[in-house]
Amino acid sequence: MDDELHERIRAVITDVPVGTVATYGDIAALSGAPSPRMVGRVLAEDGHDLPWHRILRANGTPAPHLAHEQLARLRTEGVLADEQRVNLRKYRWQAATDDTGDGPEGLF
DNA sequence: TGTATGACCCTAA
DNA sequence: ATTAGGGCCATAC
Repeated sequence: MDDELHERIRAVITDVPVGTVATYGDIAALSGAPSPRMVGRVLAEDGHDLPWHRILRANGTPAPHLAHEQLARLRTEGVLADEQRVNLRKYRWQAATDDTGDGPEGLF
């Protein structure tokens, strides 16, 4: 039964903090889903009570039909986005990353 | 049993 | 930036 998986995916999505976003791939990995497609399916079927607006695609763009709604909701939560894309660099939810932040990364 | 579809992801041209 | 192709997993017909 993938009911357990179904619930686990929901749980991970619920765990995403306000003001942050996550990708389908991340949710899949954290929840142990075999594929990101499952995450999408769960959201489509039973994501009505979940913060689905915090879930974006790997490149930072939301799903085509919900794009407008998502960006609007995210903006309400404090996540500023371009007309099309969200800065994952800044808003991506990094679950318990051990990154001390002292790395010489030149990203900005 | 096989094909088609979907709130996906990655690589290449 | 955009299109195309392959891989991915579960459902529906």
